[in-house]
Amino acid sequence: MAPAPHRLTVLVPTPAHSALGSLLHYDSELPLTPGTLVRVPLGQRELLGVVWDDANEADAPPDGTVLKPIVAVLDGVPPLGPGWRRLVDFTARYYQRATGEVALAALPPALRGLDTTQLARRLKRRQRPLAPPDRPPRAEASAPGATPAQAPRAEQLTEPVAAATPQPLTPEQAAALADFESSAEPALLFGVTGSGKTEVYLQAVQRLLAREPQAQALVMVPEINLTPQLEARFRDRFAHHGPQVVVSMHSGMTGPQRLQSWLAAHLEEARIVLGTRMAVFASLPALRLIVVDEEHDPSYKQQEGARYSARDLAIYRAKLESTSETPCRVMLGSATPSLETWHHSRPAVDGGRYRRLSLSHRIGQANGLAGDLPTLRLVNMAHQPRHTVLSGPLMAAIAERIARGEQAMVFLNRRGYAPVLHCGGCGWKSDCAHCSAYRVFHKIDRTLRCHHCGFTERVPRACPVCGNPDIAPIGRGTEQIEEQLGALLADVRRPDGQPVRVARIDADTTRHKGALASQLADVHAGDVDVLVGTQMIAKGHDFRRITLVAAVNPDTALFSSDFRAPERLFSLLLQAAGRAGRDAAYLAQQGTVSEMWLQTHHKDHPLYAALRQHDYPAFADQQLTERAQAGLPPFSFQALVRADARTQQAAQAFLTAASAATDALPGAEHVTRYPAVPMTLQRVANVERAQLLLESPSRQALQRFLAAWQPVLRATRQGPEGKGVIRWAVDVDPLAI
DNA sequence: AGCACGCCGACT
DNA sequence: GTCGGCGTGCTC
Repeated sequence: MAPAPHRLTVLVPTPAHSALGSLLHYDSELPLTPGTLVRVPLGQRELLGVVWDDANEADAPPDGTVLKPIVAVLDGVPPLGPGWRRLVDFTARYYQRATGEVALAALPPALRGLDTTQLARRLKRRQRPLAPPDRPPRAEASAPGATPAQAPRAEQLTEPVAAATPQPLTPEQAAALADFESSAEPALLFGVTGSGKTEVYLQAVQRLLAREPQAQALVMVPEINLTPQLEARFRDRFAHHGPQVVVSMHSGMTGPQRLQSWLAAHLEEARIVLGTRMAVFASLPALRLIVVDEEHDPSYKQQEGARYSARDLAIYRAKLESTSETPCRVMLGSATPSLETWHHSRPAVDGGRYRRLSLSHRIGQANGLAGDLPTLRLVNMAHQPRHTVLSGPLMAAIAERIARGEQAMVFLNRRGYAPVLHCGGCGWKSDCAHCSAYRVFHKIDRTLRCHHCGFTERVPRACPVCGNPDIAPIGRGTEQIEEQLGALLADVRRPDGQPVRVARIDADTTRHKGALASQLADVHAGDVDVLVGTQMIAKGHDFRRITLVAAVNPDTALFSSDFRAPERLFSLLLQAAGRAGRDAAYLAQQGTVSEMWLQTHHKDHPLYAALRQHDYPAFADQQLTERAQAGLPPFSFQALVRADARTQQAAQAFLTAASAATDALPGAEHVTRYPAVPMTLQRVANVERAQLLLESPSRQALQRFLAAWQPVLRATRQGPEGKGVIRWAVDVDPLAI
């Protein structure tokens, strides 16, 4: 047989740290353009691969390698475009992972298993829904304002559905949008909760599609929970573009659903992709606009595999996809931007790379005075009896609200009944046998549960060490708050004379699919007077009748060793405050104002002072001053190397050995290497964890250093110092240290 | 990471 | 005698 005439460079999903690179070479009868999906043999396996741009000499196969022919070409799918390929290249390089791993993780998993004939069948089948011969048109498309079946719609209670007719923008919104479109720079839409950021996103997309009907937009949200609401709103607005205009991408979807959405975007049938962080890798050949809602949210950082920041990649991707004639714009939205983003949007500072657009007025308010936002009430817990969980003043305020038919929301970021059980006799605590953490007491099913490894046992009747029957919970969780609220409000009556109803929403009550939606519906329906929950209820959901929000124990985050803790606390509390009094008409009708209550031992803390004024800029500027003085991000760049091993000693020995051999590496003179230390949570599921921090004033120097260090780390892992190491990974721009 | 090959212990 | 444990090594 004649030798195959074409040698292809193909990207395959080789493991992250194997000696084998991910650019391999294969023979092909036909020349294939980069981006083409192929199936190739690797050892005894057959894998999905992507034809890649020609590699440089360094990536050539070793002499004497006999190239195997590719098995098949998935020619039903058009090749992935250069924008997508460059995004994958960049992600792999920046986050120190194999390119093949990044590329294949960015494709829908269902694509991996399909051969050519299966794929052809799938592609043929999906033609049908576009021209249904026997199916009536979609109900929600024909009846404006009809509610899609899946989820109760939060915003329906606060505003009529606008269908295809947008509501007029306020002057502020209109100015922000005009400013956004006047420039190609990334923009930060800094808008207080309730100021109508979503409407700005909607109209930015709308105006894009009016100018360029074939353009595509990517809209990202931090959590799956927030997609149904936003999806409904986008579908209503864009229903006239056809059934496939809006598609979703998030990990809650089944394999076939994800493939369907991916193909709709890749084949340019979908105009809008709405999704969580993974959506940043969607193939969007005509991408012209990226929106990152709640850009400060830590969920945008992937925490395993390639630890990318979808927000940062969105900025990079927009730049990649831009040409001088057709810019791809990017808008980051938040009421409490990340300090990185805030810094970049400071006009006076050298940063100044983002345009800052401000929305300072809540929609529906006569003016933008801070009085329209919830009033902050601080309860000084030093003046309360010891061990008070819910203070008298707070309970009185809640009771008063309920008596008027209003609702209250109580936050505590800790589920279960109590974080630890303790024996007063011998000092035993409910440690987890497998983790360096306590097991949490769940009273509801009488269990002790480790929230890290899942290890669960029934609560012992007596201390397992000394037999003392007097074992007591320490601290509090949402279950306990729920119980106490029930007891303290037992004598309070609603206006209809009924007793008070308390409900709890946290990861334990929403384990089943649809549970969150149905519980939220109960709150909307007024079946609940007091809602208790973790931060799950702080985000996104708008409740018309909630006029009081309380944080039971926010102080713990004030003195955390994590330098980002204040930023997160401020954001969470302001977001929580935003749940109260979203409906100005309701407040006026009730003749009341909304309130945010905090129970604290530090009522004069500057963070609470800034919160009282709803003054994020003051808080951010103060934090940035501290960060600049301490040389912390965004004034420096960080990376972590993490190691998991059987023993703490082995984990640290590996990091220390790898760190010792770095002085001569490029960039080393600009990179500070700290000693290896145990992680805060040192042991999880019997695995010991250690980490080593790198810091540099120069992103480039850190990047160069990390790239050069990679082979050293791999060699160390193979050598005697790597004994006992289970895995290691680099985390660039880590969120927690 | 898979998946081979390979060399030792207890089963129908 | 074989089935199967997981230790080492290779994959264009």
